Amino acid sequence: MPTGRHFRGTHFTMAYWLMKSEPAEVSIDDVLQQPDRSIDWFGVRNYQARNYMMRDMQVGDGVLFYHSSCAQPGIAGLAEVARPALPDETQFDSASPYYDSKSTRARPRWFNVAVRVTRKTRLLSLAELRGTAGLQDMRLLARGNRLSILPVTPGEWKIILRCLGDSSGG
DNA sequence: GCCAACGTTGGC
DNA sequence: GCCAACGTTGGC
Repeated sequence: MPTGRHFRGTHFTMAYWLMKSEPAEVSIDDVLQQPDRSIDWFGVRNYQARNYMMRDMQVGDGVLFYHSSCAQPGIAGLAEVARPALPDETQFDSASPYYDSKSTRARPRWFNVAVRVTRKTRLLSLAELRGTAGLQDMRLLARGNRLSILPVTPGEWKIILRCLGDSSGG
């Protein structure tokens, strides 16, 4: 059973994720300027995060686009998984900071999905997330968390959409 | 398989 | 720049 995904009748519900990007490298505005408002989520070099992309994410899953390592860390917009995982091209590029000499085309180590931004939102800051009732158990807020891709529960997703002014609840 | 050393993350 | 937390590496 994939993480965060549950059977309901004969259908799987959507799963939800939070994905961190450093805006100095790729901001939500950068993605909005891409063709189709989507980008390959390159550069992940952590096996747990990779496995979420390879095994658990499905096209259409909801994504919270999070700005990290910056002056205003927080959720910058909403996005969705736009294609299944494929090998991360940067691992083969010796000029890239993400180059991995142990990867080969025949046996790639790193995979990524593509992510399409669906809505830029106000910045929902880390501090505000910490102060929001119902989000106490968010993985993002757990002490010592460093993973760049984290599952989000349907309940957390709904609360966050409400904070962002969408009463449809997703 | 253990575990110390080392590197990275990321908020502050 | 600091530093807590955690993942990875590599000797044994």
